[in-house]
Amino acid sequence: MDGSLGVRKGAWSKVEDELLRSCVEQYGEGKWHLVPKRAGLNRCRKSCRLRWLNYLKPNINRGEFTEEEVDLMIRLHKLLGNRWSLIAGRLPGRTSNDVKNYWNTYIRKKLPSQREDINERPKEIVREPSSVIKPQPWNISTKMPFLRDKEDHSEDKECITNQGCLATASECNKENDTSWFDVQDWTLLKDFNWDANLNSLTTNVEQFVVEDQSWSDVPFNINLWDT
DNA sequence: AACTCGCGCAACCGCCCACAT
DNA sequence: CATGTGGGCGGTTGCGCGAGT
Repeated sequence: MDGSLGVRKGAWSKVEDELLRSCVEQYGEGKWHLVPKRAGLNRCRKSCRLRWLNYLKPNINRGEFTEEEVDLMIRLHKLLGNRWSLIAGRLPGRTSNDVKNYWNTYIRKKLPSQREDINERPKEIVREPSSVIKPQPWNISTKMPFLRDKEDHSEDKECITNQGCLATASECNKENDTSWFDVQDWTLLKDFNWDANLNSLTTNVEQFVVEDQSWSDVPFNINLWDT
């Protein structure tokens, strides 16, 4: 992969970190295939990207997870399943890798129902179609007709991972941008009239069908606060 | 002090998707 | 439409380290 013959693997040295950091600061994130050459690193693009996103990126919170974060993580996992990047997007400063590791290390052991599953049916824990919202619809949210009057956010595909904002991270303004819905306040999700908005769809309808489910089948009205 | 064991986390791997050509 | 490429993601691995014996 990546034509990575002879590419260095394993732990990153401080020198490599500095090279990568200065490269990203100079050229910005993205164009990861160019980063190894630009930075003078004998690493593959994916390794560079991962090191930056999970370790070197500013604002990463490497402290212990707070109770609030853990609580939110559990609720998000119930809603999204193993969509670690989406979950991490709701936890400021946390990376998908951190969330994934924390879940696998601590939470999975603590949840009694899942502990039973681990012994008997480990693969089924997060794959229950009736309780997990698949991610696909979220990714095309910016194409929804009721968002058409918004600016073109097409360059910010992962915007949904940024605090639930459907606008570009740099452009969004929570107070003014109606494309916001605060996932942290689940009542908004619950009360959002999905059917009404979906009825207005005229394009890309097929993209809303996920594993024989339509948007109306997606259980946004589930009571996330039940345990 | 030496060894074993278990845990946590950083990093890799393989796959998928979007987009350009 | 088919193919190639880059970006991104989730699953998994394995190293390093601390605790226990």
